[in-house]
Amino acid sequence: MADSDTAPYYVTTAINYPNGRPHVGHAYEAIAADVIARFQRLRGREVRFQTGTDEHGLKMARKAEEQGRTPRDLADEMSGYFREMGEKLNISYDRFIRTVEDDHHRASQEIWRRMEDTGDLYLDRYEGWYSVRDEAYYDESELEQGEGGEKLSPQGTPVEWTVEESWFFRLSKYEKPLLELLRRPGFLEPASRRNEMIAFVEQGLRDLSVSRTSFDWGVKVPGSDNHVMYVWVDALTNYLTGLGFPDDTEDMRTFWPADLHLIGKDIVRFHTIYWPAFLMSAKLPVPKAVFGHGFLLNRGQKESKSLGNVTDPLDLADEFGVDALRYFLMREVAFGQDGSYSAEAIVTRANAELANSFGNLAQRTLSMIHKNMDGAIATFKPTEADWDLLGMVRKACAEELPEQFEKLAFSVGIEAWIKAVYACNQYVDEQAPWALKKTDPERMKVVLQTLFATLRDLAIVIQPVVPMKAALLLDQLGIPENERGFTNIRDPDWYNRLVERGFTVGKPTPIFPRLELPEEEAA
RNA sequence: CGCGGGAUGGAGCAGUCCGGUAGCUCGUCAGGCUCAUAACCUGAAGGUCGUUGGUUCAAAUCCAACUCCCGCAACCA
Repeated sequence: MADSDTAPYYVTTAINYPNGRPHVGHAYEAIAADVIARFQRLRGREVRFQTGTDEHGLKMARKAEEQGRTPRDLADEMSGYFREMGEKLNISYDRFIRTVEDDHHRASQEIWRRMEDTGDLYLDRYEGWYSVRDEAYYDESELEQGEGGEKLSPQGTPVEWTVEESWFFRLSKYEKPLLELLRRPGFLEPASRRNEMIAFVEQGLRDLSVSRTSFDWGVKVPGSDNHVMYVWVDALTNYLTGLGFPDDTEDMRTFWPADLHLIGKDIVRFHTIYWPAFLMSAKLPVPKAVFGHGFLLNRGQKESKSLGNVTDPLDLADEFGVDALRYFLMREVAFGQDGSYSAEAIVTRANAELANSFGNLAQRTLSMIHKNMDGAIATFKPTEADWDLLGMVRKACAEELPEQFEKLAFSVGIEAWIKAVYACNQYVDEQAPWALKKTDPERMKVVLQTLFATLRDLAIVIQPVVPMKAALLLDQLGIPENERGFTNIRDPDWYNRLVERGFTVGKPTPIFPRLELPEEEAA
């Protein structure tokens, strides 16, 4: 995997459907994708990171109608909230795409034409029991009898017999290649989702209705002006739009196929069956990997308006700080599985690991260097005990964390990192530099300088997770901004350069102040 | 037989794919330290790994059956 270290890297989140304000789940996905993007950048790869909003479809049209405004007007407002969330949470995207944009319509129509050229689109009539509420057709066998004998969907919503002219996509044609793709190791993670999708395809695929005539809030089908594309056709295409498709752009050549689509587990089918089939039909390469993350639960319960437990992620960021929130989400939840969060859990985790362990380690170390050594550092000869610590920290930072992050096992990677932090605190206690101050000041200096060196490794590799706070510490350590990459870790001369430059440690300020549990939560 | 996820010391979780002394965090208790953000370090107590049966020299892990919980409808990843 020699070139995997330097190859360009394209990561996307799903684009969000903005018929409501962003909730914690949106924040979770954005943060995870951002951690990946920052991680790959720090590894030295050229990264393209895209997120955005998926603004077409019946639900948006109807919601706008309810509010007596145009869909575009609603979309403009709601999309703004998602963009705002991205900025607030420090999401380092290169493009925030909106499906209402002209270049996106152009790209969607082009991929449509290509599928048509392949002969995979045909016009037919869609007949069936349609539920307006569910926006879905149901098979006769799925229907239930209502109290008055009327027909109801499995969800209990009214259905009516509907005949609609619709374009169809020959999904059935792609069963075999899709099975091969799904069985390819690494294409779809975690594995449990892979098995589900394979089972789905093995049941046999039916052609997919890919256009609608019942409303017009969408991308027009080329040559059929009364049709708009099924939202998923246009939504998925966003991943190409952002690179300039259909033009033969530098970005297309560099970044397609995407390295990773990061999505929620509920839309795995669209990304690992429909999307690859569309691409195969359009004769474009399919994405290299799709990862379906789990859901975040509020104290183990799904958030909903009826339960009154919907949380605005921006409130959490305000309350606890963006980096603490980011750290919590990446650390607490095994990526891929569902996770649970609460104010107590965030405060406990952030205080224990960021404030008490890591932050305090930095504070006690820098404070001692500042007070006892006038902040000056010099070259030194580590003893065996010092090398043990340096080696252990280096291994966690240069090997374990990156290996786990590469596998998207963030919590495991961070665990290796926090263990290294624990080891440093242990070392402080064993060496007791405050005692050495009286008995052996030279030895004290070696100890503190050893710790200084470990802090630098620890701060560099945690940057993807807590970018602002890590930068703050690296500033205090005097590490130049262009020497903060993962590749710089192994640079043997960084310390010497710092010494030569005459860098001195200033009076440190705590990086991660302890968090308080909000009063209303404490009760 | 609708689909899926889960059940591991007081709490929250990892480990289950590729069987081999049951691990982490929080909490509790005891001790140490006093540089530091009332932080740090050490030690202890506490689990028949949902139930039953099977395979095996050996099962939290594999197989079968069962019980319970949670999603799959809602503005929702």
